[in-house]
Amino acid sequence: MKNLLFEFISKYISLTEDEKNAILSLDLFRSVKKGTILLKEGQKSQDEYFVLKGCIRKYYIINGEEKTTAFFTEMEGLVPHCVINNAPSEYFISCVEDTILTVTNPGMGVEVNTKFPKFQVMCGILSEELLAKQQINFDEFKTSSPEQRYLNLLQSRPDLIQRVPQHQLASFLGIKPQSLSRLRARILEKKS
Amino acid sequence: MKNLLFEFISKYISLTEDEKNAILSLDLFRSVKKGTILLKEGQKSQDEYFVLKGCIRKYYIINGEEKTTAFFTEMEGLVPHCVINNAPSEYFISCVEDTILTVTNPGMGVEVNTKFPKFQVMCGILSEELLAKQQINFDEFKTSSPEQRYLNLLQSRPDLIQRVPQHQLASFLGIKPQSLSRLRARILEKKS
DNA sequence: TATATTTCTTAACTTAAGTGAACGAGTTAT
DNA sequence: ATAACTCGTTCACTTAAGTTAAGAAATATA
Repeated sequence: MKNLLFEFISKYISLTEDEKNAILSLDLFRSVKKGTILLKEGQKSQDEYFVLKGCIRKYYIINGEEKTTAFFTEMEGLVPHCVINNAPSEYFISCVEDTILTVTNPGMGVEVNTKFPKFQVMCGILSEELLAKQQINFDEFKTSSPEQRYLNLLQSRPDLIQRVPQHQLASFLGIKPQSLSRLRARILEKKS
Repeated sequence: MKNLLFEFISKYISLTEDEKNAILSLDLFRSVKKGTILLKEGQKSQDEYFVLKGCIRKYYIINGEEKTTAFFTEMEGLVPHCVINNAPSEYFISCVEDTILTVTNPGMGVEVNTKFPKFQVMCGILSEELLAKQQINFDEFKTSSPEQRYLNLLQSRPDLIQRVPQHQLASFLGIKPQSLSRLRARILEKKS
């Protein structure tokens, strides 16, 4: 697992052994079972997550209904909104599969950042990248129909369709599970 | 106009007269007429925009149809995706109204940033803020129906509904102009 | 000013998504 | 092993959005 993390970091900055050890000494790694809820609505938490293996899911409960808005899989990180504004969380985060992730908090960041300023550089690049991806994603969602969104997902993240329950996928696509079933049947019909 | 800019900046960092003059010497201010296209699909540009007065709009043309995905009004900034990845733009940016804005590019940033490192601090805060807003926006869009989205907009940015043509608003809400008309009629009926 | 052009609304019809219910398959719990 | 539950699919029905067309009102253009 350590290797996965360092491999990821090395895409952005290079680390000395000292620096690697400093990171390891923080004891970041967690192994969580499928179904575990990492963050609940209303909860105040300072934890940030980075998925090394597995899949976690962000969802709201609105009028008693789960509304999934994002999945995070291998090498994807999530800074919950409640960490940024220090207010109770509006949403839940739970594990779709058995998952290995790192759990960090801004305090740890300060500690490491003052010792190794390169981390700030990486965070800068990372958040810029993330913002850009986010915007493109949003635009894509807005400019396409549920069917197009499903076909897009099939292209861009085919693994998700396999590993995530259909009703969560449906909600992620902005529709009901029944509509997703229908839509898939429609696509199959068109192909033949 | 200068005052508007400095007022905005002062919310994040404080500037000396020297620093203000350095900014003014860059000649950032532009006055653009309604309808002017600032960026075209396919174009490579390094320009970043910050609206001081007026309104600009980001839109795609997909199958000959305009798809508006964002509006930027007073004190809102936009770094086009093509600036980040240095590729031809996938979308257009045009002026909804006569608009006064600043036009900057990353090169100018480097110049000012090396002289006044505080700017980097501001940019950090700004992009973090932006990312957070963006995520909340996306979630809100995903988890609500067109009608709810319209009612939301009525709450959060009532000015937009007045100053922007209905067909652009409709597209922004992810529906057709006809549907927006209908939807508004429906809401009026419910009220009475 | 007169004439286009764009913008908004309304209407009739089509298509797709929401809703409620039922069913079987698979899973979990007892 | 059986019961309870979850999950995905299908069906019939309802509701809302897409489509095409037409016309009125506002704006821009000659």
